[in-house]
Amino acid sequence: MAEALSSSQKYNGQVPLLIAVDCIIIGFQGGVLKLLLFKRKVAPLAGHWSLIGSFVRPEESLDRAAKRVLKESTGLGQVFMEQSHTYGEVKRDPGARVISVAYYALTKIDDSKLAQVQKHGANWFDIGKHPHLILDHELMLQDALQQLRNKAHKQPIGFELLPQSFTLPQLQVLYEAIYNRSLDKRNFRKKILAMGILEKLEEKDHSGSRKGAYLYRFVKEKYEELVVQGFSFEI
Amino acid sequence: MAEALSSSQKYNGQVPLLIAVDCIIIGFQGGVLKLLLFKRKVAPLAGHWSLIGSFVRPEESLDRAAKRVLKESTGLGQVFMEQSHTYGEVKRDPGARVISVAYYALTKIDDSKLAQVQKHGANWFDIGKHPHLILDHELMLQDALQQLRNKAHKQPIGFELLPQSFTLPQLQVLYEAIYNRSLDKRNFRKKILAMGILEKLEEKDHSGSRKGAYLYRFVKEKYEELVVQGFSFEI
DNA sequence: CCAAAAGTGTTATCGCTACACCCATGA
DNA sequence: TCATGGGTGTAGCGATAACACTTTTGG
Repeated sequence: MAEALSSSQKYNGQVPLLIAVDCIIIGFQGGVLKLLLFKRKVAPLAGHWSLIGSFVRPEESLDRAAKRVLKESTGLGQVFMEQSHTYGEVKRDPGARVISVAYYALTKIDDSKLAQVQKHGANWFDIGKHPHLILDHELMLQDALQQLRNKAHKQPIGFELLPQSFTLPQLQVLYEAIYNRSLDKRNFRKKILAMGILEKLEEKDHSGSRKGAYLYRFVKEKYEELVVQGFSFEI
Repeated sequence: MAEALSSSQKYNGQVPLLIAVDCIIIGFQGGVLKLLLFKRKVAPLAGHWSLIGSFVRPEESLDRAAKRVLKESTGLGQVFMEQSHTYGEVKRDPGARVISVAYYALTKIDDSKLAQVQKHGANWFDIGKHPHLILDHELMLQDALQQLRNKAHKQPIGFELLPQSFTLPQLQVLYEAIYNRSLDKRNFRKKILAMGILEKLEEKDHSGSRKGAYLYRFVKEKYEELVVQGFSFEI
């Protein structure tokens, strides 16, 4: 972008390339991380399971393109989304030279939105039991998962995957799924509660046991207040 | 990349965009981190200090483009280089809509190569005292530095910035520069030596003191052997 | 002989890990 | 009443952080 300039308002003689965004949409249900996949509608590789993506339009930023793709394909609006990595091997797409910027999104899996999602030919799959992905999408997924692990460790993004109120056992199972290892129940509770960023509610959730587990809520305001005071989340 | 497909071998109707790579080239000398900047030769913003970059060519991957830029501008070949982030705001470049993939590189600052670098109108600046950068290059720099801090903490990439043999005081000053805080000398030595990835040489370096400090060498083979055994670097 | 940086150990504290039993409840 | 998952505390250990003096040697 520096040396290659030619005239004052145009970078003449440079070859533009197709650029796309692809979204790794991650959810959590039944104790496992899930991945939202779409049946590709067009050649090459039509009919295969794929991440959802789109070409970037001239008048939209990358972030905006990613949000648009998510919105169009799932109806999801306000979700956590972050750029992951950009894939630029020359032959990565047999259809053409396409550079793809991957984004990963974390979302609550909402049964009410399931119908809409399925209308788009999409389905949630357990990560690890998902079908073979086209192109370099498996690599994109693995990179995004690694990034999720790193990020979840130091920032409270796990809550993006849970409903607004959740139980501590649910939260623990989520982190166990993210890190792919089991955690000690007492240590986990101790640590997360000691942070003082959860509010205990009156109600219990009885879906997981006869006894029922208390519901909690992540208090974002409290978290942000603590961060200002030098607190850092870590789990 | 999924929905937008049109025909079997072409993604017709899609608008290609200019895509560039920009390199954040970082060195270390005199106890401070340095940044290699170039005088931009062409409009818009000709004559301003800038990261070095280039448009990506149709037949080269992103990684290859970044390596080419580094090689052409500095003669540097085998250096540590990693993709950082992709910048895609519509108006980020007043010359045209250009998407830029940033890479950061870590290199030893070699006086013998200084002349070559300066022929390209480049100069090393102390990070923090560097001139104002064009476009979103300052953001690119800050993002790259953050990434460097994160990475240096968990992987032995600091050695990329030092000559093959170095003293422990030098190494400590480097980490102090990266983390931007001072470290305890005894704790630092204890920790780094306990890892068993440094080899103590016979010679001393007398450039920093009358007494002289022993030179050490990073033994990459030893490090890799330990990693296999589950060891993880952390400083 | 002195200035200036290199080199060296010990102690207190904190955080992490490991670990087992009682509780509440719906069927 | 019993099976199932929810909820609770403590002790040991290892890692980290704090801290001050001796050594070397060129000028």
